[in-house]
Amino acid sequence: MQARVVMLVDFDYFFAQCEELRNPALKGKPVVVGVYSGRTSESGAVSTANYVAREYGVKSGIPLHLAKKRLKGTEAVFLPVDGGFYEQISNKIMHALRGYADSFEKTSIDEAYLDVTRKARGSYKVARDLAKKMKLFVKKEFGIIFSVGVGPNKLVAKIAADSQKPDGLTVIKPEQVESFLSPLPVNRLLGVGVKTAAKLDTIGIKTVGDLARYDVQRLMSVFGKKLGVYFHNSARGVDNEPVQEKDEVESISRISTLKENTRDLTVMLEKTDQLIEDIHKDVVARNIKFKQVSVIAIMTDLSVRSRSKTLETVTKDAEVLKQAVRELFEKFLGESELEIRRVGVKISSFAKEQAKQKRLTSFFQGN
DNA sequence: GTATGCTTTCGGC
DNA sequence: TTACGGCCGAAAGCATAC
Repeated sequence: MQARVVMLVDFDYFFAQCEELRNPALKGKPVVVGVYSGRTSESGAVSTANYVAREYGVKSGIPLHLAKKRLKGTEAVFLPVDGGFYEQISNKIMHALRGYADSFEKTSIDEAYLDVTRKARGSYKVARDLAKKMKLFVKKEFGIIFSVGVGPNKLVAKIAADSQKPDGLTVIKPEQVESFLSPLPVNRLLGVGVKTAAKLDTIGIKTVGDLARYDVQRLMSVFGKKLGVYFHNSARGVDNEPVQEKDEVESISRISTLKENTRDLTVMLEKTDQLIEDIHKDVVARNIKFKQVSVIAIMTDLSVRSRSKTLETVTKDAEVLKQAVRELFEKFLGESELEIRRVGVKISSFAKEQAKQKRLTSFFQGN
């Protein structure tokens, strides 16, 4: 099989970079883009911060209050997330990037894989030049910088991109894969979380190199055949996952912070009705049906709980969704004592709406 | 014994 | 002194099927 050349493009500190683009006077100052929950004027969390802000220990996920404290005395600028604006910019850049690839796979608003095997004629030198060209073009045309990882597959490209940013370009040729991956901790591999890393640790495996050298039969006896083989391959930088457009998202969710903590079902359902309306718009726009419904509750102590149910049949009906959400929260309230701070609704297990029998029946069905 | 599917939790950004 | 979003896919844990 022909060796592939795969790139991972990752837009640097994307939301904050978009804000710098809109207002260049922000450059050089700490920029913090946050989600304001509306509870108090400053209640919320950091979504993204630029690298100036990161110098002060301000990063994704920390409370806005804490960010403000860490940036006291600086010219820091705090801005609310403007998702629509970032999406417009992302869409334009993604469209441009597609042109550089044989096949393209957008994985999020700020990340995409490009298979450039043919465009680079299988050469890593050509691929590097292509990446440089891409970076220059996007910077000139859209004013946005990003980091690129190049490797023989998605796994290596992703880890390469992470290893140098912002504005990085890291190329790992096939013959460099082993020495590149070998010293990294095992949790850098996709599929290795905290639990798996701990389990690997008990058999003396800490680095990707340790894992690569471990006997595959033993690995299979510990993790089962499928996972064992998967880990064995990953550690050796072997990954045959194709770069291909994903047709649809796997889940759609909305979550929101309540004005006050509560255990009052009516209050919670009032909020989830708004979320459901929003989700339903998305369902109609995407022309999909869903089979799985989940509710999410974030408790006073910020712990996260969820409950879900699988419907008898797929549906696109908002009323069915409302009823399922009511049932799930009723059940949940019976199982826990803490007050609830935030509530969320999620749908998943999608099926495409059949294009067939499109005419009279669906037209007159009313939904 | 392993695969598969469902449910809940975790973690990155 | 504390402070705390929204969204997604991955990971983990378990039950059941094969």
